[in-house]
Amino acid sequence: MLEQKVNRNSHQREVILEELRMVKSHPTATTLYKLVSKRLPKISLGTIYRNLDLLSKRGVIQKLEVSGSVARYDGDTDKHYHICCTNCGRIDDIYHLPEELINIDLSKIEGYDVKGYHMNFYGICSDCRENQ
Amino acid sequence: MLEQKVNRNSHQREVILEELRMVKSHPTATTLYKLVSKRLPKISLGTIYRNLDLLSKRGVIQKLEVSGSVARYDGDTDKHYHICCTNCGRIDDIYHLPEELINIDLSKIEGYDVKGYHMNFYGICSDCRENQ
DNA sequence: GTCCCTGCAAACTCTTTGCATAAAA
DNA sequence: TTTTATGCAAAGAGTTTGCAGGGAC
Repeated sequence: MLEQKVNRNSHQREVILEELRMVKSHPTATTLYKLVSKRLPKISLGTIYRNLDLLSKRGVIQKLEVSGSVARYDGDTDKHYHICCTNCGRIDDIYHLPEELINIDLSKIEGYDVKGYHMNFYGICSDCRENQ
Repeated sequence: MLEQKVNRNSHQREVILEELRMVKSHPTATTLYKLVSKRLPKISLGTIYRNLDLLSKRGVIQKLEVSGSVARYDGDTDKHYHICCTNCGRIDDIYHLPEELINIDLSKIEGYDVKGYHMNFYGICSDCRENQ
């Protein structure tokens, strides 16, 4: 995972990146704002959004390509998939997937110059299965 | 494709459904609102949203599971995939996909009771390739 | 007549942006 | 000193909702 240099090394940006990398929960901007606020009580939501945008555009972090009204972010840029619990909304990582998925022949889709695909799984997480 | 009965047969709902089924463009609520307005000039956006929500909850139409800030709807509920042009934003249907994709072994994802997955392709459409 | 649905407008949520100030280099 | 980034607050976009009146059955 190569680290790209960002323009200026603001303290806020460092803390945002640290906190995002510290959690495995693919937080929303607001959730991350609450986490960061514990260390930087004066930070604003706007700064969170501006930095998440900047960092994801530079490939330092990842903005998840999932449907839904709220954007979610991931500090892990290694290739992996996500699975979302349709009951509680939590999102977990999937690192290992059946091999055949990785080698899809994208040339067969007519008209388009296909660049790639986004794939997300959904189901019921173990916590939700137990609590009912 | 079984048609489910909806509560009351309002004229607005019928027209919304007709117009949605008439286009292949996976419109947003606002786009559909403009289409429907030609036939029902007094209809409101709220009615569009309420009916799209009702119809998709009943499986009569489909709310697309694509990332992005605007919801898109599809009058075709047959199993198919979508490909989105990253340049102009248009969304096209994909009906034929390599066979191996259809038979993914979902049991291998730990912890979850996996119900399914959403998959969306992206690339450059032929129109955009020509116009540059 | 009953109850669902509509049009309208206001409210809400998430995100972006303008501006004056503060911080990095 | 120069330029970028921040905090704040207001604005924007998309969507939802409360309410009174209208339409389906």
